Amino acid sequence: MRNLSPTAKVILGILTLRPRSGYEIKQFVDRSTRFFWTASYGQIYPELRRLEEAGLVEGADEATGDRARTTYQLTSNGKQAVRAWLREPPETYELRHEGMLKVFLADALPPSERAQRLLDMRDQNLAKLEQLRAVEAGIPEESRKGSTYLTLRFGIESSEWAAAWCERAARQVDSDATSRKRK
Amino acid sequence: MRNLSPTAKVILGILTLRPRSGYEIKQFVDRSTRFFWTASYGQIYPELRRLEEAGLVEGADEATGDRARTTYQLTSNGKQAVRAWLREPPETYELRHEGMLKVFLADALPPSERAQRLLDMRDQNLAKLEQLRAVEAGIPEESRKGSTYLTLRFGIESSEWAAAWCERAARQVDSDATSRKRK
DNA sequence: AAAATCATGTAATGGGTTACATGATTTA
DNA sequence: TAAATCATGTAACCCATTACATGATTTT
Repeated sequence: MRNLSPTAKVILGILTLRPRSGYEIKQFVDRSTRFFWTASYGQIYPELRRLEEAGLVEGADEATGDRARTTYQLTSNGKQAVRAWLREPPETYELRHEGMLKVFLADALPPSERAQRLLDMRDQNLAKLEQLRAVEAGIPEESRKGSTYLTLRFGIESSEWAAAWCERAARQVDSDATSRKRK
Repeated sequence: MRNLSPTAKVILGILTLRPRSGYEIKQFVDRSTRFFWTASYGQIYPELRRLEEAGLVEGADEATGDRARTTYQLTSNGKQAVRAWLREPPETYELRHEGMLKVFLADALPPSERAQRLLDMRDQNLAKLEQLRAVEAGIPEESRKGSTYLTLRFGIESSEWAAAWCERAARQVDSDATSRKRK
């Protein structure tokens, strides 16, 4: 069995929770993993078919009248594949962070404008924080546990930390700029 | 002037520091921005030509004997384009984090194995931390300032924070697992 | 003399988003 | 009955990595 494609990883992973259709998988991704692992229809549907062909998932027809619907569940090979993958140490870590790049390059702007790059990055973090808090608000008290909730907490706490860091750094940069001016 | 491609952003940004050849740009990316913005030869060389065609950079022949070498510098249009871009609020923020996905899905494994996903993620952070510390070690005392150094500090401090968070969470998860067993 | 590094480039491939297309069912 | 949502899918792009190709110069 050859390597799982990135999209196969989320799909199989999500199907460990319960069987879902492609449409539902997409919805679930958008509500939960999207902050660290995205997937689009253009990837999900073709991948589901490949996975079925490979014998890792099995589709079941669940049409409602004339509206098509296929839910997929893991086969025993599929379950085994997910567990095997989960046990491997993680490899992929890709980040493309424009806010960070702008902070990195801020010296190309006049001193008075540099701190703003940090405040922009702070705001980016605060916006993310708001989204994550909204997600959390939709989770009933008794469900606030388990792995999925843990990652949400990581998202929230790391955003808070990052926003505070940016704020601090911005103040520093700003006071440097004004003190140098005063001289 | 149409939108800057992702690779154009790093290239133009790096050229604000000083003129460089494609080869040097790649080296610089690998030593500095790679943690939040990558670029490969397959993107850099074609993009440099597109940017020259668009009048944002200008190449100068600096061959050494028979060895070709073209260094590029920003044109005034180019400088203007970078500054304009830097002033826009950042948009791109893409993360693909396998460690996080595995933590998210850890409940698919038996309780005794769940904490390991968090320890793996901690180790990923510690590995990154080590790389960043090595980068820092190569920077002379008097150069430890400015925007570029600031982002390095962010990388270091956020990795430390994340590693500590994972460690804490792993202990929590582990004690949950063993206490539930004891019952 | 060999190995490392400098230097530039392209073709194959992979992975992904976006926009488009289509139509059913449910809700307001 | 109109709008929203459910549901599936594809084609056109875009972006990127990898491997390959080539050869000069510098260091060991």
